[in-house]
Amino acid sequence: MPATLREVAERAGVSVRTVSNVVNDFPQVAPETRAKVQRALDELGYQPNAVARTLRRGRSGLIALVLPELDVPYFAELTRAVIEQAAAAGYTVVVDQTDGDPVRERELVMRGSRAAMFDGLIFNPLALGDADLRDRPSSTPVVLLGERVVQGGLDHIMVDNVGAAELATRHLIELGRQRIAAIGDQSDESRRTGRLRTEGYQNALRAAGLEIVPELIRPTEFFHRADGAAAMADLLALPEPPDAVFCYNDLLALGALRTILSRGLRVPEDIALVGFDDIEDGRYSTPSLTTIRPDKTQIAKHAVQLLLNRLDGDQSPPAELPADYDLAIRESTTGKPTH
Amino acid sequence: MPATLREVAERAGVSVRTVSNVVNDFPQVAPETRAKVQRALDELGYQPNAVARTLRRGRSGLIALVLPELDVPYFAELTRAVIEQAAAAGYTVVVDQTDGDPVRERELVMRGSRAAMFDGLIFNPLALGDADLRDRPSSTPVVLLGERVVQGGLDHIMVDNVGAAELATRHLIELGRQRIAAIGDQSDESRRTGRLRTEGYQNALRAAGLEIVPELIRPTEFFHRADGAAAMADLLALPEPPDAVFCYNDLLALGALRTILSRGLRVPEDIALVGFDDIEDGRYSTPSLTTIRPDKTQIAKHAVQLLLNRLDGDQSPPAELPADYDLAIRESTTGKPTH
DNA sequence: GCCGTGGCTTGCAACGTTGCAATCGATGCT
DNA sequence: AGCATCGATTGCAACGTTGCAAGCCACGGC
Repeated sequence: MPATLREVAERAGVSVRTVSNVVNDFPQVAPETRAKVQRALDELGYQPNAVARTLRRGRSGLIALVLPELDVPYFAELTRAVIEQAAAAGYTVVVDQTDGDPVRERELVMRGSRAAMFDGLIFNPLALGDADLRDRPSSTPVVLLGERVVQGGLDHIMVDNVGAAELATRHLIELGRQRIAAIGDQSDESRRTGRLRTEGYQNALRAAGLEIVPELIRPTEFFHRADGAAAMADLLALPEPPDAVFCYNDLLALGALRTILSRGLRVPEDIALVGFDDIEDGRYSTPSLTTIRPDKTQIAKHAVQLLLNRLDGDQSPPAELPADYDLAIRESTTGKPTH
Repeated sequence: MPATLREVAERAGVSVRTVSNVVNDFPQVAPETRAKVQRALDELGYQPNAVARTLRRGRSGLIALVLPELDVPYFAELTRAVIEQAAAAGYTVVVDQTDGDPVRERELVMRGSRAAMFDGLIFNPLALGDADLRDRPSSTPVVLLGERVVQGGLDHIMVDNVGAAELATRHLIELGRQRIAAIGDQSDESRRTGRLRTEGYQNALRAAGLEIVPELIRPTEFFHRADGAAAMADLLALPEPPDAVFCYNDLLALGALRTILSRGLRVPEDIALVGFDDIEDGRYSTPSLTTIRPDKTQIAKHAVQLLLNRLDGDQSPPAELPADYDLAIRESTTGKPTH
């Protein structure tokens, strides 16, 4: 049973308030009183009750990061960045995983019940959209990541998916590839990412005067390795397989890579590959993966900064910040070792 | 500003207590009163204040999972399992990352300040040891994961590292390999994992009558891909390079794999590889990775169960549960495709 | 008609903390 | 000497909720 202020006060022979003053380093405490109280604190091993303190102060010092899947490396790496940024500002981050389940997303983000423990939320939605988020009853500030919501009334950070996909595809075109496939399209209305990247892919083809071949655009249910492996198998089964593939994330690309290599084909000689996210796995695969590299540190920095501004009472209209990105060119398109 | 019970009570013309009764579904409420209160609740969009509720009830419904690194796939995958198990019991998991920093570990686990928000902790320590943990002032129950602590007075779940390492090494021996290296030894007193796995590795060699060659046992600072890549480069630079390597986790193995392949050597023909953890990356690398497969679901299940028991007031002596494991044999030792 | 019973509702207090304002004694200034 | 001032300490109330026990009212039985 942890000691309370009252117990410490009794032991030190002072009032509860004075103990609180010592604990919080208020200057107006006589040195000998401070010493006496400090001794009592130490003897009882006092630890402030975070819940009571939060109730009273209205601040917990915790911010929640709500993500679809923690075991997707992109999110794991982003999480690291967010934790670092928040720690620098004196905040502790707790992470929760929704699996893109609308029920869980709603419970965590919409209802005050659980969310109210946190001063703010950084949320990467999969299932929840515009409409859901707009009339959030809770007043806890939220910063959105990712591309799901078009125009919410909320702060929002995202990469230009169309532009990035265009850049990736253009790179393949400049290598002289003619039949360029895409893996990761999503017809599902609620999953926006795939559609935006398909848009960029098509823009690049069109600009280069290349034909858009529907059968080269492979939808996948998720963005996992297994999906990439299966989609690649389908592409290889075509009468005329592609000579390059743009995968909508690195996991898809790694799955595709596995399929290609297991058929005895070579990357990039037979098929060039580009991914998206720049996860560490892609830097250590053989061949290493050419990929779109979003600036995760910047995303995290902006997200935390926007949130802290809101916590400081910033009332300015919701911001929509673009995140930087570039193309990391590695062996899967050039064949040249990168180390 | 979220509505409070009092505001709802005023609007509905009943007492605060009655509103609370409605919110908590107490049976003794007259139907028409319930309807009246419900209307007021809806109109005001009432959401219970989780902090106040926690203070009063003494339970938050949150458990914390404290891990060294979230972007290490093993931990990310374990996290998923823990979240699933806890959700089944009605608990929400929040995750925090320590980077193995003793200061952060202490702050999160030892001090009540932040920890007190949570009903319990599942903690995989890197830096904190026996001595530190023994006199924890907080009374929040803790379950430990991993091998750092030998005999704490706390519940603990771990794999038999010595036995597992022996199994992995024996597999390489049975393939007829003669010069078997090990990557991931750790001289650092505080990091126990590496030393235990070296012990198992040596046991297996000794049992087979093979010589223990010190220069084939490579220490690494961390267990990341880069460490594995560097250690492998060192091994290849030896006058007599190994024909097999046991890596103390899959990331080390993937780094080593990258180095081997980039030198034009083949796996497993020239060098066979075994890893540890069975992360998804290893199932999709080329060749796929033979590895020790700890039962992560079981670990998570036991951890959550032990914690819930303690929360229910279980006073039995601390449990020390072993986690099951086996060897997943894949292409990096057999050469045979696994799909 | 009185009392017991049971259904429903309520007031009070408390969880542990901190903001506010008041208090107290001592010091310094005129 | 008297008064303002200042430093140090304190009591009260409140954050929003729920446990406890008492209260109220109506009804039924004797």
